[in-house]
Amino acid sequence: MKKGDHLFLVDGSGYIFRAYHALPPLTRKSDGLPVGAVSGFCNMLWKLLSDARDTSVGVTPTHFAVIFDYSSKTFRNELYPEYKANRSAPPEDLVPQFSVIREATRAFDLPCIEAEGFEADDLIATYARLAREAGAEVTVISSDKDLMQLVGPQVSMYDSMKDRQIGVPEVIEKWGVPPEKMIDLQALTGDSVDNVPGIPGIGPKTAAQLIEQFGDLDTLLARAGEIKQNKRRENIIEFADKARISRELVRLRDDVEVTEKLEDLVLNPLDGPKLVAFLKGMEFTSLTRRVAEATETDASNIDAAQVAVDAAAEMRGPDLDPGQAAPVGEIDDTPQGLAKRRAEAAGSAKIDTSAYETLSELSELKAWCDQARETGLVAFDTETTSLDAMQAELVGFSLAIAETAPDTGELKVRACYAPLAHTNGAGDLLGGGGAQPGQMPMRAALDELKALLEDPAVLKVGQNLKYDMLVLAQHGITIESFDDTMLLSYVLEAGAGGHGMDSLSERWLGHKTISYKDVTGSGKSAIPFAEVQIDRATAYAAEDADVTLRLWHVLKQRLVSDGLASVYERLERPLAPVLMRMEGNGIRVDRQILSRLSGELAQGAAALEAEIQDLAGESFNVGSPRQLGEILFDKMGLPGGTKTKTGQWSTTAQALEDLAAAGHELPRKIVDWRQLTKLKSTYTDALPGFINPRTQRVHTSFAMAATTTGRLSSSDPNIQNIPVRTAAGRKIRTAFIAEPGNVLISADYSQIELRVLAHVANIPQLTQAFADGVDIHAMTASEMFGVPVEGMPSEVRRRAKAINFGIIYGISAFGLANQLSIERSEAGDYIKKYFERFPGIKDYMEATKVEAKEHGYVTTIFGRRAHYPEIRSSNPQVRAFNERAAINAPIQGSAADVIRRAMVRMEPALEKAGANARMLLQVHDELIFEAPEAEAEKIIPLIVEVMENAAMPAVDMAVPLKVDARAALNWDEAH
DNA sequence: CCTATCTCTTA
DNA sequence: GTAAGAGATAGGT
Repeated sequence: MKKGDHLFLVDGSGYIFRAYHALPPLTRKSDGLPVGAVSGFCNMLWKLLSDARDTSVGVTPTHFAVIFDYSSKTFRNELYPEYKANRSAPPEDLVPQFSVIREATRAFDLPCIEAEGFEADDLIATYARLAREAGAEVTVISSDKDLMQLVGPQVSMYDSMKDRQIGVPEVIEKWGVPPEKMIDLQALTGDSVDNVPGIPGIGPKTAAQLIEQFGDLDTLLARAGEIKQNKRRENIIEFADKARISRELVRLRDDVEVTEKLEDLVLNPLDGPKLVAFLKGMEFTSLTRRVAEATETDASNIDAAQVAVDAAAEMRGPDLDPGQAAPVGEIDDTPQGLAKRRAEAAGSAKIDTSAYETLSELSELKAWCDQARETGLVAFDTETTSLDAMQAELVGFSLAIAETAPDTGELKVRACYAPLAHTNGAGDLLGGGGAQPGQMPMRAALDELKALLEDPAVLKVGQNLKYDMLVLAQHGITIESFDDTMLLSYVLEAGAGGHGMDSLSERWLGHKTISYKDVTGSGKSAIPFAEVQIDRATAYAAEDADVTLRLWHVLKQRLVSDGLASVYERLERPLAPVLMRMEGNGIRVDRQILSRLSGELAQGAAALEAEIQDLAGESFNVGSPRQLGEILFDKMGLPGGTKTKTGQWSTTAQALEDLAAAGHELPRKIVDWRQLTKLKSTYTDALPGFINPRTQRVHTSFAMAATTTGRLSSSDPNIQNIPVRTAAGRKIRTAFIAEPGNVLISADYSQIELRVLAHVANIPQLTQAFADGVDIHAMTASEMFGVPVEGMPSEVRRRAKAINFGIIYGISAFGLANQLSIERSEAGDYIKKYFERFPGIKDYMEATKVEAKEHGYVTTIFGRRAHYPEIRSSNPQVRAFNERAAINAPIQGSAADVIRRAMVRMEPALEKAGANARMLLQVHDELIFEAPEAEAEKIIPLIVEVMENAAMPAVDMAVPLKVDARAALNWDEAH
């Protein structure tokens, strides 16, 4: 090697983990071998090599090597046994891919280097030194901060995912210190991932500032006494040795004895046939094609290489049907093959946020809309002033169109942003608030947009379109024909990760989107989106439409290949406009009632607080569990205290009730005080703030993709946890009222989850009991304890009820014992007895666990999936928790599906009956309506009928569904 | 100002 | 024992 040469060193182990996490899990080839990470690795390597060989880019490697970790045991473990001790084992489906990835590297004809006792980073450091000494340039392909210490005049890094060069200035910009100080910086901060201790309380910012101040770690440790901040000084003195050990852990060894010489790393021309054979063997159809083209190899004449057949057999999933896969080497046109190619193509696409168009003339917008009509598919996103759709003002909108949508290969996406109401910041002395130039008139633009959005022949794609629909509804625009990428992702992978656009983009496209905070700032210095400069807004907004369109291509195909289209089309997509209207309707809340209640609660709490301080003998913050625990258990010495996992005294309501039962006065008063202050702060004080000034009503927001089971959630405000159990709490419900001349109707399913359980587990006694309409808990008690239902003591029924709920929750002796305040052994006996009386339940639970472990998900009676990626965890606690959740999900989720079906059918049913009733709220098993008083009697039976028949015809349940409904002037009396 | 912890409300 | 959202405190940034 000589001056002018250029060595590329790829951090292979880093590549593997990036590839694994960037790509959808459970990608397997037809024989069952998981290959997600291999595929990602090959794509990344191929892209790197093609870019690097492209002489126009400027950097051309003459030498090249891929470096891997040898094993987890290295010399660092002798320095510090805890090093990387917190690392969990790599995911099961990744393990068999390690050896395949080394095969892949060899197939690319690249040196594949590792050394016992050393990490890849040490080898990289060693080769970098050798090359440097020979006068050559070095590029390290990695973004790992541990390697940044190597950066210097001849050595730089390259982050291939972000297409970013990392040199000395970039290191300083990111970490605040030059590369040669990175070791000292890391010694101070430590690294929780690798279990490098560092000094507690010192993060990157503080560390950089200290190094700036003292020059280096040794000087800092020697002069630590000069540091002003007490805690910081003490920590640095106390943990100085830890910092010194940390420095040795992060310092890379550049003197490893290497077997391959620099000369062995010369980059040879690619061996096309060899690589194509390997890729064919892996069934990477689209990469095979690209490589074959680039190397002018005739792929059809090359046999697929046999790779790692043993590992494949070992990891073969029982749920896979190899018969469905296409023969190796042919284009796989099954939905599965298509979905996979779409995902691969999307994952390697490059997104250029500087290529977007800003629309300032109406004619430009018209041209885009015409183009969209021609393609029949357009991604759409609005930009507004608020997250609250009911108060949001439209600021602009973005569109994205795919020029061509080929089944394979790259997607050519064009995207644009139409600013409508961008203003200059109000901080301007000369008035401010004026419109930014280059925007078309709002009215005319919206007319054009309306024509497009309401055209049923054009499919609109959005992310969380319920929000956009509600904003646009204020402008008289209704979206016809749409798909929602958030809902697609939710149907495909509920429980397997987030469904926000940022995480979807990273997961499926390997692309990190511009964050909203980057554009508007955050916290106090945040500016409204309307004040963002238009060019900056274009990059952000158009990217959202671009990404949404790419996601749609991947996810929609997966939906079909996974057989989930009907869940999406029946339970998910049609519910979005229904919820949009419910949110828009809102509910009337009586300010006076809440204000009066607040006053009463304040008085009650103040009186109790005085008594509490008196009994405690000192004044303290009653709302602080920590201070309270110290008073009760340290100062007063009350017995029976338990600690929370962080070592604090536990002061839960249950613990305080126990103390009260033992005759102590103070704990009782604390419980009462907590109830009053909770009601006041969370409900009576907070709810008036949610009354919309325009509508004078409260508009909650329903999240469609928030839970693993398929339930909705509600926020801002949450109307699904309004108190009902206590008399004091129920007063809050009296503030939820109907408009004059109207009534509220509450309709709720009776025991829906137990009915679902009876159906899915097929329990004869339960189905019979529900058919007969008997008291289900009393029946259970009678079966279990042999007590006749007539004259049954309430305590016996209470226990049976707790057990029934426990079953739904995936029962454990520990939990049941807690619930009933009995010994764990006694709870265990109850469970045993229950399973003896209802053996079908036990069978159901076991079968559900097996199903969850096999597939990684469980299914509701309507086909919705709930994923539990941690169900195979080696940690028994984590595993048990996931098992209980998996047992609960089909029950809770099927019930959630039932009410979703009812909600989708409710509006047409009401309309057909000529009713003016409006659906306002959903509380898991309850629907709240508002209707003219005169109409109530007529529509209650209709509502009940729609709800009771909601499972039909998809599922004919073995148990009837029962709904109770009632009308009143407020929610408390209607319920 | 942001985040983690604890507690409490619902189905 | 399941599923959520939210408020107050405490501790560090």
